[in-house]
Amino acid sequence: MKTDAAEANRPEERASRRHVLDCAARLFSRNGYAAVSLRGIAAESGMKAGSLYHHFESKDVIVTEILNIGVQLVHAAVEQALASLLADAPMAEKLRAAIDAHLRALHEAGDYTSANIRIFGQVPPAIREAHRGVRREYEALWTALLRRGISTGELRADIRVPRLCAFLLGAMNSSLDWLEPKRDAVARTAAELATLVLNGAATARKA
Amino acid sequence: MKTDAAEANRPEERASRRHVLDCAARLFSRNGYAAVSLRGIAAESGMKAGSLYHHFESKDVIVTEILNIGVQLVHAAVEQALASLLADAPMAEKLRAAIDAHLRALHEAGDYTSANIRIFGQVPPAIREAHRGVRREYEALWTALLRRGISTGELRADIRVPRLCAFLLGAMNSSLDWLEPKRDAVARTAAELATLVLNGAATARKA
DNA sequence: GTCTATAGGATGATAGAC
DNA sequence: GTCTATCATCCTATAGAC
Repeated sequence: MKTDAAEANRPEERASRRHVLDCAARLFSRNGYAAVSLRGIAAESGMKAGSLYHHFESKDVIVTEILNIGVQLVHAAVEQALASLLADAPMAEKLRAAIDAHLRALHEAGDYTSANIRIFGQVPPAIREAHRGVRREYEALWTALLRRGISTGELRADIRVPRLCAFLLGAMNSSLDWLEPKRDAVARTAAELATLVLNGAATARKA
Repeated sequence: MKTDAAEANRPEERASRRHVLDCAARLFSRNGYAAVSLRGIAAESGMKAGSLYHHFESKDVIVTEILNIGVQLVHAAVEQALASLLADAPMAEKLRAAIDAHLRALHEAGDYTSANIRIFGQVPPAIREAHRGVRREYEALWTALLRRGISTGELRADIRVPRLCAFLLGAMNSSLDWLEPKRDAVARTAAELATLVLNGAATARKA
């Protein structure tokens, strides 16, 4: 994103590069990391395997780029969803909006984000390590949201924010394995998860 | 499990088989599915690759067996944890015990269960499909527990049990990516998740 | 039951023609 | 910028000696 100006000088190479990434992201999100070969990516892009090396210097570069874009997309989506609310909107509303944006990015907004969740645990450790920074930035968005909830008194102060954040992201990301995104299933699931996280599933409050 | 009697006649072959599975499970849980080759499994087991085919007819058989054992172990652990409680114990106690048993199986009880969670999404679709039945049986344990909570009035009746089950398993299984199992971290995390699921994170109850 | 040797194929990457 | 051809390496699986 920060190198837009430099790369805009070569619009055709950018377009071609992006086309290959689009195809690769689609394959990765559907078949996982190991099942996608350079020959497969080339075929999906309408090229031969050797031609890919004019755009990317290795398979690792392709994978890393897809991982980064995937997180950046969901990051931007959640950020925008929160920005569209009033700053002092109730936590319940913010949480529902953020969860909704995350799930929507995962299930409806293209292949980069779903590819990221699917293959992150499958890529070689070196690639995973190089990508960790981008993930941490996204997690910081969530921890900031939750910490703000504590400071306004809407969330309990005894909650360990990183833990709650991990529970939330784990539950949301696992939805790739069980949620079929038809009709308003995503929105409904987001509402259910937000309610669960805020109010719990019990009928009566303990403390 | 149901073929114990038949296989007990050949204890040495069983032992050798199990030794290979132990080694393979360890490798799978640490490195993922694609990164583990038959040569690697053989080396870890103190053999050469060709020798494996005296014990297993293909790599798929090894993987399938490890997947099944992984779920059976956590299934048995959670079942036993619930059985050690009184039948009319409060839901909070049951849930905490079940979550604790699941997390403990994942982080402390060997490599089969963690291998299962790690590689399930990476194996070829045919293997995954063949393994689904075992997973469904385990999920049934959780849905039964939650449904009972609704019927006793401890859980809200408007909750969709399969969804709550998916959230829970998703959150727990994701802990492989972020929980370091030192000291009493697992027990503490189990307690936090149980509290969250029951009471939520909000300070005041909405409805 | 374990070994060596190898078949048969797929993979990531490179070289050079066009 | 794309192609063909190829290298070197890895893989699963098999065959047969010991």
